[in-house]
Amino acid sequence: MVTGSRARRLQWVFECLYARNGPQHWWPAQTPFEVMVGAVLTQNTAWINVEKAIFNLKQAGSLSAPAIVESDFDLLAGWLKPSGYFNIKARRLRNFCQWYLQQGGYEVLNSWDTHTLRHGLLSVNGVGAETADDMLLYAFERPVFVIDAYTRRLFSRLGMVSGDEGYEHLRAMFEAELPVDVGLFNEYHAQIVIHAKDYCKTKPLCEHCPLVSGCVNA
DNA sequence: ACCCAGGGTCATA
DNA sequence: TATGACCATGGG
Repeated sequence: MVTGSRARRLQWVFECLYARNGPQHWWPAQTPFEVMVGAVLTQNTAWINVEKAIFNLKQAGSLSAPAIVESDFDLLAGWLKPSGYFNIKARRLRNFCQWYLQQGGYEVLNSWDTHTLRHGLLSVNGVGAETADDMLLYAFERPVFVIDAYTRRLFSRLGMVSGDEGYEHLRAMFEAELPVDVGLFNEYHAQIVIHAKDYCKTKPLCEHCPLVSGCVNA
Protein backbone atom coordinates (compact mmCIF):
# COMPACT_ATOMS: atom_id res chain seq x y z
CA MET A 1 0.00 0.00 0.00
CA VAL A 2 1.24 3.43 -0.90
CA THR A 3 0.84 5.87 1.94
CA GLY A 4 1.75 9.43 2.79
CA SER A 5 1.04 12.68 1.00
CA ARG A 6 0.51 12.61 -2.75
CA ALA A 7 3.74 14.53 -3.23
CA ARG A 8 5.65 11.90 -1.28
CA ARG A 9 3.97 9.06 -3.14
CA LEU A 10 4.86 10.64 -6.48
CA GLN A 11 8.49 10.80 -5.39
CA TRP A 12 8.39 7.18 -4.26
CA VAL A 13 6.94 5.92 -7.53
CA PHE A 14 9.65 7.74 -9.42
CA GLU A 15 12.39 6.27 -7.25
CA CYS A 16 11.03 2.75 -7.79
CA LEU A 17 10.82 3.22 -11.53
CA TYR A 18 14.32 4.67 -11.72
CA ALA A 19 15.77 1.93 -9.52
CA ARG A 20 14.21 -0.73 -11.75
CA ASN A 21 14.99 0.68 -15.17
CA GLY A 22 17.96 3.00 -14.79
CA PRO A 23 18.36 6.29 -16.65
CA GLN A 24 16.64 6.40 -20.04
CA HIS A 25 18.48 9.36 -21.60
CA TRP A 26 15.39 10.68 -23.37
CA TRP A 27 14.37 11.85 -25.95
CA PRO A 28 15.81 9.27 -28.41
CA ALA A 29 16.94 11.76 -31.09
CA GLN A 30 20.09 13.49 -32.26
CA THR A 31 18.79 17.07 -32.45
CA PRO A 32 15.98 19.17 -30.96
CA PHE A 33 14.36 19.34 -34.38
CA GLU A 34 14.37 15.56 -34.61
CA VAL A 35 12.64 15.50 -31.22
CA MET A 36 9.88 17.73 -32.57
CA VAL A 37 9.43 15.62 -35.71
CA GLY A 38 9.26 12.49 -33.58
CA ALA A 39 6.71 14.10 -31.28
CA VAL A 40 4.32 14.57 -34.20
CA LEU A 41 4.97 11.18 -35.76
CA THR A 42 4.51 9.23 -32.53
CA GLN A 43 0.91 10.36 -32.10
CA ASN A 44 -1.01 7.17 -31.30
CA THR A 45 1.78 5.17 -32.92
CA ALA A 46 4.39 2.65 -31.77
CA TRP A 47 7.85 4.24 -31.61
CA ILE A 48 9.46 1.48 -33.66
CA ASN A 49 7.39 2.64 -36.63
CA VAL A 50 8.34 6.26 -36.04
CA GLU A 51 12.01 5.28 -36.23
CA LYS A 52 11.45 3.88 -39.70
CA ALA A 53 9.83 7.10 -40.88
CA ILE A 54 12.63 9.24 -39.41
CA PHE A 55 15.16 6.96 -41.05
CA ASN A 56 13.43 7.57 -44.39
CA LEU A 57 13.58 11.33 -43.84
CA LYS A 58 17.28 11.18 -43.04
CA GLN A 59 17.94 8.91 -46.00
CA ALA A 60 16.26 11.44 -48.28
CA GLY A 61 18.24 14.28 -46.70
CA SER A 62 14.95 15.85 -45.67
CA LEU A 63 15.10 15.94 -41.90
CA SER A 64 14.95 19.73 -41.73
CA ALA A 65 12.19 22.31 -41.70
CA PRO A 66 13.02 23.80 -45.13
CA ALA A 67 13.28 20.36 -46.73
CA ILE A 68 9.94 19.26 -45.28
CA VAL A 69 8.19 22.45 -46.34
CA GLU A 70 9.59 22.32 -49.86
CA SER A 71 9.29 18.60 -50.49
CA ASP A 72 6.55 17.19 -52.69
CA PHE A 73 3.59 16.23 -50.53
CA ASP A 74 3.19 12.70 -51.85
CA LEU A 75 6.92 12.12 -51.52
CA LEU A 76 6.80 13.31 -47.91
CA ALA A 77 3.78 11.13 -47.18
CA GLY A 78 5.67 8.20 -48.66
CA TRP A 79 8.58 8.69 -46.26
CA LEU A 80 6.14 8.83 -43.35
CA LYS A 81 4.22 5.74 -44.40
CA PRO A 82 5.65 3.31 -41.80
CA SER A 83 4.47 5.59 -38.96
CA GLY A 84 0.83 5.34 -40.02
CA TYR A 85 -1.69 8.16 -40.65
CA PHE A 86 0.83 9.27 -43.26
CA ASN A 87 -1.41 11.72 -45.12
CA ILE A 88 -2.45 13.46 -41.92
CA LYS A 89 1.04 13.44 -40.47
CA ALA A 90 2.53 14.85 -43.68
CA ARG A 91 0.10 17.77 -43.38
CA ARG A 92 0.78 18.20 -39.64
CA LEU A 93 4.53 18.07 -40.08
CA ARG A 94 4.34 20.61 -42.87
CA ASN A 95 2.07 22.88 -40.81
CA PHE A 96 4.51 22.74 -37.95
CA CYS A 97 7.58 23.38 -40.09
CA GLN A 98 5.95 26.34 -41.80
CA TRP A 99 5.16 27.88 -38.44
CA TYR A 100 8.63 26.99 -37.13
CA LEU A 101 10.32 28.79 -40.02
CA GLN A 102 7.95 31.75 -39.91
CA GLN A 103 8.86 32.37 -36.28
CA GLY A 104 12.56 32.26 -37.10
CA GLY A 105 13.62 28.76 -36.08
CA TYR A 106 14.89 27.19 -32.89
CA GLU A 107 16.99 30.01 -31.44
CA VAL A 108 14.17 32.52 -31.72
CA LEU A 109 11.58 30.14 -30.29
CA ASN A 110 13.92 29.22 -27.46
CA SER A 111 14.13 32.87 -26.46
CA TRP A 112 10.40 32.88 -25.68
CA ASP A 113 9.10 32.26 -22.20
CA THR A 114 7.52 28.86 -21.67
CA HIS A 115 3.92 30.07 -21.55
CA THR A 116 4.21 31.99 -24.83
CA LEU A 117 6.03 29.13 -26.52
CA ARG A 118 3.41 26.61 -25.40
CA HIS A 119 0.59 28.71 -26.84
CA GLY A 120 2.53 29.15 -30.04
CA LEU A 121 3.03 25.41 -30.43
CA LEU A 122 -0.64 24.75 -29.67
CA SER A 123 -1.66 27.21 -32.38
CA VAL A 124 -0.32 24.81 -35.02
CA ASN A 125 -2.98 22.51 -36.45
CA GLY A 126 -1.83 19.01 -35.58
CA VAL A 127 0.02 19.92 -32.40
CA GLY A 128 -2.08 19.15 -29.34
CA ALA A 129 -1.30 19.33 -25.63
CA GLU A 130 0.85 16.22 -25.36
CA THR A 131 2.81 16.87 -28.54
CA ALA A 132 3.47 20.46 -27.47
CA ASP A 133 4.64 19.33 -24.04
CA ASP A 134 6.93 16.69 -25.56
CA MET A 135 8.53 19.48 -27.55
CA LEU A 136 8.72 21.85 -24.58
CA LEU A 137 10.33 19.29 -22.30
CA TYR A 138 12.59 17.38 -24.67
CA ALA A 139 13.44 19.92 -27.37
CA PHE A 140 13.36 23.19 -25.38
CA GLU A 141 14.22 21.74 -21.98
CA ARG A 142 11.39 23.49 -20.16
CA PRO A 143 10.07 22.05 -16.87
CA VAL A 144 6.73 20.81 -18.23
CA PHE A 145 5.26 17.48 -17.11
CA VAL A 146 3.96 15.43 -20.03
CA ILE A 147 0.66 13.60 -19.54
CA ASP A 148 -0.11 10.61 -21.74
CA ALA A 149 -2.31 7.52 -21.68
CA TYR A 150 0.37 5.59 -19.76
CA THR A 151 0.53 8.28 -17.07
CA ARG A 152 -3.23 8.17 -16.65
CA ARG A 153 -3.31 4.38 -16.51
CA LEU A 154 -0.43 3.97 -14.08
CA PHE A 155 -1.56 6.53 -11.52
CA SER A 156 -5.16 5.51 -11.92
CA ARG A 157 -4.19 1.93 -11.06
CA LEU A 158 -2.20 3.22 -8.12
CA GLY A 159 -5.37 4.93 -6.92
CA MET A 160 -3.78 8.36 -7.03
CA VAL A 161 -6.03 9.86 -9.68
CA SER A 162 -9.44 8.93 -11.04
CA GLY A 163 -8.15 8.94 -14.59
CA ASP A 164 -10.81 11.07 -16.19
CA GLU A 165 -9.31 14.40 -15.19
CA GLY A 166 -8.64 16.86 -17.97
CA TYR A 167 -5.13 17.11 -19.42
CA GLU A 168 -4.38 20.51 -17.90
CA HIS A 169 -5.69 19.43 -14.53
CA LEU A 170 -3.31 16.48 -14.35
CA ARG A 171 -0.36 18.46 -15.68
CA ALA A 172 -0.94 21.16 -13.08
CA MET A 173 -1.12 18.52 -10.36
CA PHE A 174 2.19 16.89 -11.22
CA GLU A 175 3.91 20.23 -11.64
CA ALA A 176 2.58 21.40 -8.28
CA GLU A 177 3.36 18.24 -6.32
CA LEU A 178 6.86 17.65 -7.69
CA PRO A 179 9.97 19.83 -7.59
CA VAL A 180 9.92 21.88 -10.80
CA ASP A 181 13.00 20.36 -12.38
CA VAL A 182 13.63 19.68 -16.08
CA GLY A 183 15.81 16.68 -15.36
CA LEU A 184 13.22 15.11 -13.08
CA PHE A 185 10.33 15.68 -15.50
CA ASN A 186 12.44 14.36 -18.36
CA GLU A 187 13.29 11.15 -16.56
CA TYR A 188 9.88 10.66 -14.95
CA HIS A 189 7.94 10.63 -18.21
CA ALA A 190 10.55 8.40 -19.83
CA GLN A 191 10.28 5.97 -16.92
CA ILE A 192 6.50 5.85 -17.16
CA VAL A 193 6.63 5.00 -20.85
CA ILE A 194 9.39 2.40 -20.57
CA HIS A 195 7.60 0.81 -17.63
CA ALA A 196 4.42 0.41 -19.67
CA LYS A 197 6.20 -0.80 -22.79
CA ASP A 198 8.65 -3.45 -21.72
CA TYR A 199 10.11 -3.69 -18.30
CA CYS A 200 7.01 -4.42 -16.28
CA LYS A 201 6.36 -7.36 -18.56
CA THR A 202 9.80 -8.93 -18.42
CA LYS A 203 11.37 -7.91 -15.11
CA PRO A 204 10.28 -9.27 -11.74
CA LEU A 205 8.65 -6.79 -9.39
CA CYS A 206 9.92 -6.13 -5.92
CA GLU A 207 7.45 -6.99 -3.16
CA HIS A 208 7.05 -3.62 -1.56
CA CYS A 209 7.05 -1.70 -4.78
CA PRO A 210 3.97 0.48 -5.37
CA LEU A 211 4.30 -0.39 -9.04
CA VAL A 212 2.94 -3.87 -8.47
CA SER A 213 -0.63 -2.67 -8.76
CA GLY A 214 0.35 -0.32 -11.59
CA CYS A 215 1.85 -3.03 -13.74
CA VAL A 216 -0.15 -4.39 -16.63
CA ASN A 217 0.94 -7.89 -15.61
CA ALA A 218 0.14 -7.56 -11.94
C1' DA B 1 -8.26 -12.65 -36.64
C1' DC B 2 -7.99 -9.15 -33.24
C1' DC B 3 -6.03 -5.40 -30.48
C1' DC B 4 -3.43 -1.53 -29.68
C1' DA B 5 0.39 1.79 -30.25
C1' DG B 6 4.46 7.62 -26.44
C1' DG B 7 -3.02 11.80 -30.25
C1' DG B 8 -5.46 15.34 -32.63
C1' DT B 9 -9.14 17.31 -35.29
C1' DC B 10 -13.63 17.85 -36.66
C1' DA B 11 -18.69 17.27 -36.66
C1' DT B 12 -22.45 16.77 -33.85
C1' DA B 13 -25.64 17.27 -29.65
C1' DT C 1 -18.41 19.82 -22.41
C1' DA C 2 -18.57 15.57 -24.24
C1' DT C 3 -18.89 11.84 -27.12
C1' DG C 4 -17.92 9.47 -31.86
C1' DA C 5 -15.67 9.04 -36.46
C1' DC C 6 -11.64 9.26 -38.68
C1' DC C 7 -6.85 8.70 -39.74
C1' DA C 8 -3.41 3.70 -41.20
C1' DT C 9 0.93 0.96 -40.52
C1' DG C 10 3.05 -2.86 -38.04
C1' DG C 11 3.89 -6.05 -34.21
C1' DG C 12 2.05 -9.05 -30.53
